[in-house]
Amino acid sequence: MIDTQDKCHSSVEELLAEKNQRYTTHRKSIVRVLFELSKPASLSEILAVASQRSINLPISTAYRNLAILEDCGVVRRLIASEDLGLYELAEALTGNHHHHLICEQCGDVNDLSSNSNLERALSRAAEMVMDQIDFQVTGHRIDLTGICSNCNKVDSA
Amino acid sequence: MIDTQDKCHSSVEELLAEKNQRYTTHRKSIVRVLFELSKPASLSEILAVASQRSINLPISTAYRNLAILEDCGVVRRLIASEDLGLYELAEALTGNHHHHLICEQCGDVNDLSSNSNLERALSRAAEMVMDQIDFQVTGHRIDLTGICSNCNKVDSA
DNA sequence: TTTAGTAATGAGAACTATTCTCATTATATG
DNA sequence: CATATAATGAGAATAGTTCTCATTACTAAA
Ligand SMILES: [Mn+2]
Ligand SMILES: [Mn+2]
Ligand SMILES: [Zn+2]
Ligand SMILES: [Zn+2]
Repeated sequence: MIDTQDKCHSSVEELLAEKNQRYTTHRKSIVRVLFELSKPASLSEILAVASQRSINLPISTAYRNLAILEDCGVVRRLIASEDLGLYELAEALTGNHHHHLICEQCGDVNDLSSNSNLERALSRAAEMVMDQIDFQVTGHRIDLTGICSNCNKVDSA
Repeated sequence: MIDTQDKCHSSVEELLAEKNQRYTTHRKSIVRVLFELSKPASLSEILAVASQRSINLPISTAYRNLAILEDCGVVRRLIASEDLGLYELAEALTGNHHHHLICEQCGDVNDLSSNSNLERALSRAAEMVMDQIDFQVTGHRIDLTGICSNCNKVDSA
């Protein structure tokens, strides 16, 4: 499990090299932002953080690089929000298998580390599926939905 | 658990009535298509089936009615496909709690009934979340991802 | 059965996140 | 340095979805 940003960057560099991609300044900025946020972020959030640091990151470049990073296994694009792509560092990169907490009110998404209980129940379910119907399970996605602490405060106020 | 289409329609009628919505012909057509497909369908799939039955269902009307049906708890809009909304009858209506099998190759989505093992592991995970962080879990979503039977055939051919 | 009043419809415009295009710029390599 | 290739960035294009608004269909009261 990658814990320092330096290790992260060198791993990314390798992953990109495997596909003959350069680890450019823009791409480093994106990875740095995602590493530091350590939660799924939309494109505009990524741009906002970059902007705070006086990094000019054009929209088209950001999208293109996120797609390339995804293709190289550095970034994962989540399907969690109704109408917005959310990006995070890929599990293959961080070594941190996890699921997500999604607030139904504000749409905020946060990581949630898994537990062996759950993972065991899931593998059993996957085995049953592969036995009973002809579907080859290779992964899973779990979201717990509800109301986040922020929205809870606002509601009770 | 609703098993016949008649029961389904009368439940829908009640749900709509609660919000002073009429159960129009278009809305019935949509519910009928979703009931019979019994798998998540995109707007164009819904329109295609309707069209086969010589039902003219304009795009804007279909979208509007799907949104209203969702608001009344009749329809659920899934977040499963990258760039397409998928619709199915809501669990509250059918009484059939289930998860989804998603083919990573062709994007096809199918229902998968859950099992008590998995649901128990999930409730425990939800309790831990509510204990440890201030997030109120009210639901969950599980997708098993992999390769469907169709894509498996094509690949090995 | 009229008659308002309200809800639903449908064609097309508008919106918006994302992707594409292509001319320019940066980088790597011999 | 010279050349080839990759990356960039501004803006156009795309596409799923929502919005607008004039028309039509219901509903419920008179
Ligand atoms: Mn997981
Ligand atoms: Mn479930
Ligand atoms: Zn929230
Ligand atoms: Zn498939």
